[in-house]
Amino acid sequence: MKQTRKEEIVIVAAKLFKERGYSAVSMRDIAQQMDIKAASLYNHIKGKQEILSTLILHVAKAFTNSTQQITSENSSPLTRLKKLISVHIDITFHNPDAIAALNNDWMHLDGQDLLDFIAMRDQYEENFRSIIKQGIQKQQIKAKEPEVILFSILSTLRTLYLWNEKRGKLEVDVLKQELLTVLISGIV
Amino acid sequence: MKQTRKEEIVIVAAKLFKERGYSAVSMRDIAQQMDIKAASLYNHIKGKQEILSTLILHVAKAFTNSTQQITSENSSPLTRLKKLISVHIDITFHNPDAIAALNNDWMHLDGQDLLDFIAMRDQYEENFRSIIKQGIQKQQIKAKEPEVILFSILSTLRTLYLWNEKRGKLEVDVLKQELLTVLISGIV
DNA sequence: TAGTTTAACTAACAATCGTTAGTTTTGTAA
DNA sequence: TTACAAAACTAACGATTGTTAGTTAAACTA
Repeated sequence: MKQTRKEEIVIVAAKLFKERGYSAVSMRDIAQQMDIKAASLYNHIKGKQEILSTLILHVAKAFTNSTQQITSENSSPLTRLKKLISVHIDITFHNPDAIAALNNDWMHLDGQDLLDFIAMRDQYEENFRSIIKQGIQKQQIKAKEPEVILFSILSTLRTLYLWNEKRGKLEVDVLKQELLTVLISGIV
Repeated sequence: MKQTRKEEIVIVAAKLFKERGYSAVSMRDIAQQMDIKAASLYNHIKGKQEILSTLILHVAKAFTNSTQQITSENSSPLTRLKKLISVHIDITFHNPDAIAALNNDWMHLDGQDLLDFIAMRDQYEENFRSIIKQGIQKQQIKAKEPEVILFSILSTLRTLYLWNEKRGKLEVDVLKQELLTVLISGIV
């Protein structure tokens, strides 16, 4: 799985975007990090915008695909909710830098890319919401306000990328299990 | 409570920072939003950096003050944890734009401001951690990994500012109660 | 009303931005 | 070794950035 020069650029840029944000990173910054000049980047990419959209839309599609599949399963709402959380954790730890951009810099997408992203994001959220509502209806979930549950779970999952360095010795599987417990069963 | 021109600038800037991020907002953008020219801003502020640090350090201090007080109370860990969460919600809904900047643009602080912010942030987190650990020790909290609990609660609280518009008809007190339930007791 | 402060203005600066054009070097295949 | 493609380079562009200097208009104070 050798990566192309374009992929290298996207990976390097992602790290910088994560640290400083899209707007605060210049093409010269990215180039310097690769030991080349800014103009050379344009042999491989169309422009700064293309780096961002490649980065974000790629993981956005990963989320959409997995989620779509789980949502249409036949298992119980709670089972599907757990799977949704589990998959989100997997994707996050596999692309932490891209997800930082997705979270923090999506508003700098433009044109059709921005519209596509928002559509995927809304659908992802709607899938989550639908499962939670089904869970409440089947009395597998007891809280009254689906929006509060949705918000609480999504907040935790979305911020998970920040935990990649910090989590230390905690293995992904242990973290996943512990997080599922906390999110589903509470802490008391 | 009439606000000075400087405060007006900070408020207007905060809204723009929230939408696009600090680096993507120019002094001319801020000025235009106030129907004046960019150079006129400098009659009231030293520069763009001062807007950001005023904005962020002000709420950071608010968090530090309330949290410090609650942490040193004599009540049970779980009571203190609930108070901490409650205060965080109050401060958030009172300054949603400033908190957006605190969350997303703190890394653009410079010099002593940056050091001060990081110190306050670390201490805030440490206060939270300490209470959670006490709760586990006294068996009021049952989960094994304090870091996972800390992370989950803080993630939800930190993202709360996004919920200001979205929360719709949900009253702050209702939201607070519901969120406390979800975070503490889980959803099943 | 005269004097003074406050807050706006115009004009411009040096630096940096994303990007393009044209050229040279590097690496590969015949 | 020659030919060609890939990927680097230098140089520069127009636009935009944060900010300063100097000036003018408006609003309070004596």
